[in-house]
Amino acid sequence: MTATRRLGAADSETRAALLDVTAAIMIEEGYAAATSRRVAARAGVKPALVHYYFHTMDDLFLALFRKGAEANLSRYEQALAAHQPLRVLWRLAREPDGVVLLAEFQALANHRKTIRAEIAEYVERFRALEIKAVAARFASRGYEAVPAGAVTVVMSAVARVLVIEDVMGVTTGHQEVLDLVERYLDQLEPSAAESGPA
Amino acid sequence: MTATRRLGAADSETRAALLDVTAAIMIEEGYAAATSRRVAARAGVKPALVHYYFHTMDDLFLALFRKGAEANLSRYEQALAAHQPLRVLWRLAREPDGVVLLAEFQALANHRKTIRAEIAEYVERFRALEIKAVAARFASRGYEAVPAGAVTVVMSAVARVLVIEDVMGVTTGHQEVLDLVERYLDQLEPSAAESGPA
DNA sequence: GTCTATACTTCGATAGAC
DNA sequence: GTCTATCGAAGTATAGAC
Repeated sequence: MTATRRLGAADSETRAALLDVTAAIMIEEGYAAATSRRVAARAGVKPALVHYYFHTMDDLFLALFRKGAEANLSRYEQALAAHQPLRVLWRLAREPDGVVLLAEFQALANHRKTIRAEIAEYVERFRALEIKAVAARFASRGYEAVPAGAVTVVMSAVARVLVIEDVMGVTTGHQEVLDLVERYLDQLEPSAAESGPA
Repeated sequence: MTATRRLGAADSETRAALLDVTAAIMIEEGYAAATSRRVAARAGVKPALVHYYFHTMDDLFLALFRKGAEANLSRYEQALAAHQPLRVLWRLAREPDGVVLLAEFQALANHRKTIRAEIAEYVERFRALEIKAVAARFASRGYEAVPAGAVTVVMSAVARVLVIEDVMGVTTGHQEVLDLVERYLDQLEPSAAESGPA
C-alpha cells in the first residue's frame, strides 16, 4: 500500500464544493456523468484537485454517500418523532432529490462492490429507524393489529416509485394512489385533530 | 447524415447473441459495464462487429430494450387474462432479472435522452395493460369500490422495491410485507376456490 | 459476416512545480 | 492548496482487407 500520498483536509470548503457538485451532476445526469474532469470543471477547479481530496473516484462517491446518509438519518430521526410519523414519512420519502440520488447510488452499487455493502447497511439502519418510530406511535394509540414494518416498507416503496416515474414522465394511476394513501392516513392519523378523536 | 454504412441483418444469430450478452452484463454489473469491448469479448467476437450490427451503443441499448419490452408486453397480456390477475401480477412483478434490468434502463435513461422517452412510453403502456386486466376482473366480481389503478401501482411498486433490496442484501420488514400482501390476496382472490366463495 | 488496424476522445491517476 | 504536464487504459467509432 502506498499510504504516503497527501490528502486534503475534511473541513475544506473546496472539498465541500466538490461533494455538492458531484451530487448535482448525479441527480441531473446520472452517476456515470460524474467524472473527475466534469466535477472539477463545474466546481471551477482542475481535475487533479479532485484526486487530491479523494484519491479515487470511489472515495468521492463514498464520502458523498456517507455525508448524505448521516444527514438523512438525523433529519428523519427528528422528524419521525413528531405526532404523525406516517404523514412525515410519506412527505419525506417523496423528496425528489433524495429519491433520485439514492437510486443512482443503488445503480452505482451494482458494479462498484466497495460501495455496495455500505449502502446496504445504511438502508437497513434507515429502515429500522422508520419502523421503530411508526411502531412506537402505533403502540401508543393501541393499533396493535397494524403491522408497522409492513406499512412502513409499503409506504416508502410506493413513494419512491411514484417519484422515479414522475421524473420520467409516467403518471398513470398516480392520482388514485395518492387518494388511497390519503384516505389511509386519515384513518390512522386523523388530520384535523391532533392525536385522535378526543 | 451518412446513411450509407452497412448494418447487419435483424435476424442474425450473432446479433441475437450480442443482445443476450448485453442484457447479462447489465444485470450482473450494471449498464456502465456494457461497453462495446466487453460485450464483444463475452460474445466471442471482435468489437467492430458490435458496431456493424448496431452502429452506436445507444442503438444497441434501444434494440435490447425494445426486444424485452415487446416480449414482456405479450407475456403479461396473456398471463393477466388468467383467473387471478393480482396473483399473477404479484408473481411476475417480482422476477429478479426483469426488475433489475428495468432499473438499469431507468438509470440509463437519466443521461441518455434518446432512450428516456421510449422507456416512459413503454412503462405507460405496460401500466395501462395491468390496470385494464385488474379492473376488468374486479368489475366482473363486483368489487366496484376497489380502486384498480391504485392497487396495481402499489403492488408493482412494492414488488419492485422488494427485489431491488433483496439483491442488495436488505430484508428488514420484507416478511411482514409478504404476509400482508398474502392476506390481501386471500381476500380479493381466494386461493383454494377458483373464482370466489360458491 | 468478420477481422485487423487505427483515429480520436475521455477517463483515472500521479509527479512535481508553484 | 492548487496547478501544469503527462501516462496509460479504456471507450466509441470507422475504413478497409479478407
